[in-house]
Amino acid sequence: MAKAVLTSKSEDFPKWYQDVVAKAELADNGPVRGTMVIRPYGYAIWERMQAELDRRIKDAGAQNAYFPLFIPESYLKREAEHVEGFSPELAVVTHAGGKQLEEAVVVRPTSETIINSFFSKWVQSHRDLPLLINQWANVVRWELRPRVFLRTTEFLWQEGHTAHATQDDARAYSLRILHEVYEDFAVNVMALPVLVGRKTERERFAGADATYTLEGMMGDGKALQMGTSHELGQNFAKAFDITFQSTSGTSEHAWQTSWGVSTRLVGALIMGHGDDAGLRVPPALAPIQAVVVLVRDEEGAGERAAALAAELRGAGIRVQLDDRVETGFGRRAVEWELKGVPVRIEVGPRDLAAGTVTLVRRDVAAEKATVPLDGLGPRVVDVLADIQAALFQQALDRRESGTVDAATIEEARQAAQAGFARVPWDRIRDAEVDLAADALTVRCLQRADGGIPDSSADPDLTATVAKAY
RNA sequence: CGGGGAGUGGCGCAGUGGUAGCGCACCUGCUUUGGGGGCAGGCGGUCGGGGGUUCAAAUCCCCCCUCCCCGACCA
Repeated sequence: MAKAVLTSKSEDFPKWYQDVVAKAELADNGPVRGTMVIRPYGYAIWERMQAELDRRIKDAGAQNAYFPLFIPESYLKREAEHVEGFSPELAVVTHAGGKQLEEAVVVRPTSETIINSFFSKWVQSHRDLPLLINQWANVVRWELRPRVFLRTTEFLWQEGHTAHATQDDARAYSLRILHEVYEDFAVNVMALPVLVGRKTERERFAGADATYTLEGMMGDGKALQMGTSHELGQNFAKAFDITFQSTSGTSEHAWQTSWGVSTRLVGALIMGHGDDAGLRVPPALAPIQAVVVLVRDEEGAGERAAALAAELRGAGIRVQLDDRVETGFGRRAVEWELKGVPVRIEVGPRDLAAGTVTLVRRDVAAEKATVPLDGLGPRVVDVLADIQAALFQQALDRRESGTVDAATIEEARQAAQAGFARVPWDRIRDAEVDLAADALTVRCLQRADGGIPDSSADPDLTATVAKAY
């Protein structure tokens, strides 16, 4: 086993998180409070997230486009609730080109306003609908309490914005994105179970009629909102005059959605799967799925290791060859563990003489297996699938053992100190503000069958209460 | 913005008024390589910033800034 190279999770979870970020070389803090530098390995993980999400977004029919970083301040003010929600965290540019600007511009905190001002131009007829647009961009929200990846002043995300002819169509699309893009990605790529539900009025997005959410449980029992999808109703359509002529010739306001996930997901990855040896990246997400570590370059081991890496690549595996034999073996082993590479294959003269390699899985504590060289490609493919399933199961077990059914607000308060409390919504709906005094929030509302409520006023809903990031 | 902690080399820390140090990392060489190896020799710091007290300040005083933890706002 490696010597303790990180603060342990149980000893000091926030410190452990920062240690992982630093030692896995994911990110550094930027010079301006709340900003971060995403380092190559951290960015490679984000690029994998982007690729998987982008494919699903396009499968859902949306097209990518790009809108400006700078938004006229007046645009924000057009939707009353929206501006009220965002004005505390706006970065406003008042001077540029050496002069004071006549109208200040804000750095986008989200792009509803500027995108909808163009939707207003582009949407004339019901034939222009649905209009399904996605943007990959950076946004800025001046945060009071930043934490790398989880809450940074500037972050990267995708934001989808759509316009539909009917409320039903808009609602169906926001739920489609929630399930087919976000939930599918969380479960099948990130290997993280998520509670999918509806936000309470208090937690709803500023300017939305309804906000849907995915909530994950992190390693310390706290909740993390991993993505949101909003039904915007006609709020922005009215504020930005997005109207279309219907089949019957009447003029109607469009119905809209918006939805996003961000670099916060990298934080979810760390806190959802990490252990005392560092990060653990699920194979479906991992930029490096297997690393071939050359122990010593003797008796042709170097060539064999390179050939093996090529063979594994041929089997469709994302492979890196580590032949830095001038660096001690232990150091390199620790490095790959910190970075959470799912499978490590150690190759040295001793193995090759026996026609084997040493295979180490990252999902179980330092357990080595000696496996034959022959058929290694298919074998690693199988192991990767096993690891993907095992990581999901571990995360699911942790969430289930950390979730308690509570009958009263007091029980909920107790249970939510270190996990999730599921409590009948009727028992606590009037006490949401009181919970906030204990740093507890209602993360989401779900129907008894786990489905998504049509309204927070529906009967027999279950509220999940937890501390949250 | 409230409460708490901390800023000294890349990282982690010691240093209560008198020549800025240690561990790790880094560089060079040799040796080693199957879990952060060993030996030897090196590089690297306006002690967060500004002002003040003093013969003399990392150290005492004042102001400011930043970071971390616990809250209020939030993806």
